Amino acid sequence: MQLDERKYIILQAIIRNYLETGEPVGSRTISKYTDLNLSSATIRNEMADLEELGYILQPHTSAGRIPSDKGYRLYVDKMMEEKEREVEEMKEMLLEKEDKMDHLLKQAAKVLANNTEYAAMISAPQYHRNKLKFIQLSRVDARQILVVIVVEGNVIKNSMLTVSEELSDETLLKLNILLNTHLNGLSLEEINLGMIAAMKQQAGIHSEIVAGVIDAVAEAIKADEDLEIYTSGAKNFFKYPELADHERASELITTFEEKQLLSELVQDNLSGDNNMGIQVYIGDETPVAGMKDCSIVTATYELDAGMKGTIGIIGPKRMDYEKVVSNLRLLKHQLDDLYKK
Amino acid sequence: MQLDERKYIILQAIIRNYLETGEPVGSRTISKYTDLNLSSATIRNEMADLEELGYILQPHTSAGRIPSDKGYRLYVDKMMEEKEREVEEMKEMLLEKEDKMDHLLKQAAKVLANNTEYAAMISAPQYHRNKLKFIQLSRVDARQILVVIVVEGNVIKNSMLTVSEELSDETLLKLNILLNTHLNGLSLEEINLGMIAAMKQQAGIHSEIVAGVIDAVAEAIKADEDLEIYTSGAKNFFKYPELADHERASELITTFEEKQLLSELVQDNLSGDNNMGIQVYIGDETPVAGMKDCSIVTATYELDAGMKGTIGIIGPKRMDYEKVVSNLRLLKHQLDDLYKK
DNA sequence: TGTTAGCACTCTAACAAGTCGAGTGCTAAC
DNA sequence: GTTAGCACTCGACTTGTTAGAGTGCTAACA
Repeated sequence: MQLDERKYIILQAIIRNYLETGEPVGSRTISKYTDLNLSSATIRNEMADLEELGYILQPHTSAGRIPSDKGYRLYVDKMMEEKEREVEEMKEMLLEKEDKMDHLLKQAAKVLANNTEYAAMISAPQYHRNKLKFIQLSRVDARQILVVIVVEGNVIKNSMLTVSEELSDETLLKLNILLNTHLNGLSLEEINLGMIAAMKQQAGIHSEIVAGVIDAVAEAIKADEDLEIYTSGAKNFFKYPELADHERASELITTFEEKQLLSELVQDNLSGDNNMGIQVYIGDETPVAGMKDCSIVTATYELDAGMKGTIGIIGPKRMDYEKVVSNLRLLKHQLDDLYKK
Repeated sequence: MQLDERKYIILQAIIRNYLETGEPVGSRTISKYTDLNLSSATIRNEMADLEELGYILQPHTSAGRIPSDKGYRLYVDKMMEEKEREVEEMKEMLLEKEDKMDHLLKQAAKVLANNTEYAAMISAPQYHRNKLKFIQLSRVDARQILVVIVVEGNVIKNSMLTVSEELSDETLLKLNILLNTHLNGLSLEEINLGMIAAMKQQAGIHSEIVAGVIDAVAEAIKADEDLEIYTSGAKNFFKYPELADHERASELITTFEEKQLLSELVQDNLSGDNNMGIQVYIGDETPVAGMKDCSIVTATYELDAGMKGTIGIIGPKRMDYEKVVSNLRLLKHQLDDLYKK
């Protein structure tokens, strides 16, 4: 059996209707809803076929049909038309450029959640070609050295080092020069054992400090471990009965709270190449365990060269994909543009 | 009517029983539960009195009694005996000293939530007599100056300053000395306009930079605005039917997610003097709107001199106060001790 | 006067039975 | 290939019934 033109139209009508109402769709509804001028009986026959083909299913006999995951997939891939509405509101809200990154991202998540009425997440941008730009040692106390590390993109990391011997200003200056000459402009991969050995040798009796600094640098550059994820709109799960029973809600809320569990989304998104950076996961497709009953839509944004992050919307499978995609796309562009200026 | 000895014992038995079972307590249960050797009929008379006095109430006629807020309050103030159990588990979990503060706190919240089966929050410590310890300007790019500020307690803040003129090493050194001589050891209140003017004058044509640094310092010292709060165990709300209906759960989850809404707790706790730093809010007493159906127990911890934070547990009014208090007290002491070593 | 047994009463939770309506699948006619 | 018609199914809702827990009140008792 084939998915001919008419079946396609009927399927589309079923999905559209279900997305709007959230109720199983009956044959009579479709008979009126479409321009096909077919009786409900004919529609019923077609629906039986569509069910056999796996695009729709019946929650129980004598109920209407709802889309299956396969049906949603077809809808998202082929049937969806993007909407250009609901755009103004967001523009205003985000245009004020927050000076603190975390505030900006929290704000973005909130706006997205409020706008779409689904749950939203956003990951802080991660660097992917982290290079050292600048290292500085300063004495704070007699035995405490402050290590300041600046990496590409002007991200600053600090670390406090306690040393066993008191260091003179002169020694400190020498160490500063030593470290900067050897390490500036290098990425983590490029710093090898030979180089470290050479530096330790040149540092002589202060090799202990060099080792400490190297540790701090390693810590600072590898950002992956400390992936920051901001979320908003957890309460929206309650708006959709199919997600709101205790068990499911509890699982969703937990996953959403333990933000680390969402990192799969970020990994997945940053690596894959896809349609303009928008990725749709339906039901079982999602990489996040505990969200099998949801759909997730993600987008990748890029604040500055190489600084990529992920935005995501999590909602029921019957989410308004068109609205979600256009919202995500808009936010993505706003973020992309924000720091280009 | 007075709350005599017998009424007191009966009330205590009612509350104890209700905390254990979560079910309204009937007269027959109490008749067997206590050593008073009274018939259920007598208990019924006493219960009617206790109801009149406002300590207990009936969900509906022909149901048993449950404690009122006033009843809980009496219980917490007078009847409760602290338990010393459930202590070992936690000791192990926290003893490994995390080097990163935020990890430590997240971990603490998680342990607390798991241990108690209620929702937990913890606020990052706030400084209350923030003094400058060290300032350093470094040139990163031709026109970019990195400002590193170390305040008491070795908290480090950074700020990037873009300048309109290129600065020589010598100028930078001079500015460093100027800033440190004037500002070290001072708190925000002690830095006044006169001092700033004097510094600007000494800086001559570089007064613009001094102004920028002062801004950065002000930003770094006032920590209040950016109160960090970590939460865990939101799913535990679902374990208690009286909190788990859609409306209430949705409200609780929202409040818990918008951590700013919990800051009332922190304010309240840090200012008040109270029983060993443990504070119990029952029902309507809570300062957090949207948690009127809960009880909240908080404690204040002090990491280092002046670095105070708040730990809190949020659960149903029929929470196991004894367990919660001993858990909080334990964690408080662990945190208090942690950085003393 | 305080305590208790007894009893009628109330209210909820749980179950069973019945009804309604939406929607289906199938068949026969067009 | 399409449609009208019809018997059937199933969930949602309503109603009635019952069982059980618990109460308040009264009258008797120590």
